[in-house]
Amino acid sequence: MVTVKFGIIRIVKISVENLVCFDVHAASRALDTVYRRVLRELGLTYPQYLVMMVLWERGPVTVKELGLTLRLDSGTLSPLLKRLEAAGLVGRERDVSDERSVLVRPTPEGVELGERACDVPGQIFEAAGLAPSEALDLQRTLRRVIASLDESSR
Amino acid sequence: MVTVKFGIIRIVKISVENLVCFDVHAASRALDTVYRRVLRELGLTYPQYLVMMVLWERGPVTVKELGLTLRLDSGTLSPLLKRLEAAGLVGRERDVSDERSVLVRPTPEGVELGERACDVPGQIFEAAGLAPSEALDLQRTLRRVIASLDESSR
DNA sequence: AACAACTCAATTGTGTGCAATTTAGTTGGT
DNA sequence: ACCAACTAAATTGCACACAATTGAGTTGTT
Repeated sequence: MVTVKFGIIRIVKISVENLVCFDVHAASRALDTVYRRVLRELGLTYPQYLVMMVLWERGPVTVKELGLTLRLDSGTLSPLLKRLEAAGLVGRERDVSDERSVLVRPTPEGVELGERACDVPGQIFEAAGLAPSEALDLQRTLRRVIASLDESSR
Repeated sequence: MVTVKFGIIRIVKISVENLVCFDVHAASRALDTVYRRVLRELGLTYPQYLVMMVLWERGPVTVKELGLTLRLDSGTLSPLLKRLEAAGLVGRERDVSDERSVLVRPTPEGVELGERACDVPGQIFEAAGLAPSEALDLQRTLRRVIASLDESSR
């Protein structure tokens, strides 16, 4: 047990495993492992799958919009998109109306992959073993945490 | 919205932002950002902080034990420990009773750092903005999810 | 029209994270 | 005692993730 100060007053002892953040981190990695197995046959990583989901849903989007949606910056997205492009799943071209922006669009192969990927969310959901209402609760809580963390690092 | 199959029967439409796993992933990264700010003055990254917490709590441990506690493998821990060693915070030596194992122990500087780090969990907890009971609920849920995911990837 | 301030992507550098392999050391069965 | 099976760490290779910087393009103000 490690001695820890909470606020000004309370002194408690805590161990690594009791940090909520540790479980968030561990859950994220455990999800990643399951995704890796499920996405293996599609040839996608989890972040690549998230990008493709945005494209399947919205069609062509800018890198900027991808970043806002997925909370990722260009340092992550640029090389990731380069790999998706090399895999023949997306195309990239400068936006003619604003040459700073790059439009990312799914290729026909990319669209076709979306049809083969339609049972991925179900498989993950099943592996997570949560009832739908529990999943909703979890999601609500996490979103509040994210908003609060964002606020504190503004 | 992307069409998705859940189980055999139900067909629903879902968008990226509605995947619980997306929020888990996003929360993990948001936590990382706040940790980065808080740990900056201590010169630690979040995973390095987790390792140091185990050492502050238990004293010398093997790499194996670190890995089991933090759910990390040697591929992650070896270079991380090398950096902690280079920073003068830990020492590494072969276990004399089993030359395969490596014992990691905090140096005096490492121990001293632990005293300066005692308000980190409180700062993170506050930034997350959860009531203690909510944090406990979240933790319980996440642990069930982790166990279920582990089970499914066995 | 000029130019400073801003915006968007890409790049660079560092640090995880994990699969797969390698190397060194241990153990159990014969 | 031997050797196969096992175990622990380290290494290799790949893919995020983000801070900081760079370079190209746009906008607003004067």
